[in-house]
Amino acid sequence: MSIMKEALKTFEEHLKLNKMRMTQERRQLFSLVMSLKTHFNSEEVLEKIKKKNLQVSRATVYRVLPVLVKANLIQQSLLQEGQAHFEVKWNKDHHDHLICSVCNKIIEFKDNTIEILQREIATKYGFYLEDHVMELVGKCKTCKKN
Amino acid sequence: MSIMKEALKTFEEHLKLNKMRMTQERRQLFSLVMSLKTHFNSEEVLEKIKKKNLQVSRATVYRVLPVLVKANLIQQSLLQEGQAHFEVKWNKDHHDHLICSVCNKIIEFKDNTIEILQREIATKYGFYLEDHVMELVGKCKTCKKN
DNA sequence: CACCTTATTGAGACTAAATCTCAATAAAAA
DNA sequence: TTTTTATTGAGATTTAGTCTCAATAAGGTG
Ligand SMILES: [Zn+2]
Ligand SMILES: [Zn+2]
Ligand SMILES: [Zn+2]
Ligand SMILES: [Zn+2]
Repeated sequence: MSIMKEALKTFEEHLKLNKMRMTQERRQLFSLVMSLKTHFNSEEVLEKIKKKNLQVSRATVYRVLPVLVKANLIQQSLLQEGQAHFEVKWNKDHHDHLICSVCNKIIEFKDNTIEILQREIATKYGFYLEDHVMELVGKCKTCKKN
Repeated sequence: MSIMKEALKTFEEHLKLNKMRMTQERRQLFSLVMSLKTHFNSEEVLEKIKKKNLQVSRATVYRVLPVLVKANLIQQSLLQEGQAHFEVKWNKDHHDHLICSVCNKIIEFKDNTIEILQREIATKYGFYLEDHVMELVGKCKTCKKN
């Protein structure tokens, strides 16, 4: 079976499992999105829909992309979650974050081995490294129990 | 010299260096923000301003926070940059990203050692790890030259 | 197939975060 | 003190995304 048919089957099974229906709009979004070779955002999907004269509304795009994420067919970058957020840097060492997906608790940590590996990766690809984000998301000790 | 005075001096030097002026509003924001012990966002700063009856407008808050970032006094999480962004996951292995801050080129990579270390960190803090972001930001080979 | 229940859709109103506009103000240099 | 020009605040605007609700259409059942 072709990769695309398998993916479609996954989608259909996910829908059935969640008492959701396969619609024209979802089929069209599936085909369009799964054919994309690069990163994309919702507005770009919307533009492609208009270029191809497909009949799918903005609201539906914003509704279906999260379904494709849940079905494990696409992934959403964790970058861009809520509003811009800051912390004082002055006089503080660099650190990265563990974030609880339930209670939003933030734990700061630093792992020197990872920091070194990150620099090696940048070098390997010819990048001059300016900054990085590393955020580990999961359930904290407390929220894991419930 | 106290830590705060040093930080203030850094701020003042940054302003002078960029032909910017020290104002009442900037002084007040500096004090308020530098005293924060945790993560915060722009609206929270605005609320604190109102509670303290300080005279600083929303527009100014949104204008000054990036100045403090440029002066290296606070840092902005790279999480939350522009609009939500996706990529096809089906049939693709997990990977992380190198992003060029000039031309926005995205290079995908995976480092197994880092992946393992991330799981160890989660375990150490009692987290059940669900996901992670690691984005290395810098200047790519091409943009480095210019 | 025809019927019925209910999930889904689209248009446009709405929201939240952030940015922009522009006249009035106030640093700070002369 | 005068002059120059960076900065400010109020509110309009933009952008990304969500919500509402009547109309539609899946798809299960007989
Ligand atoms: Zn780090
Ligand atoms: Zn938690
Ligand atoms: Zn990874
Ligand atoms: Zn580049």
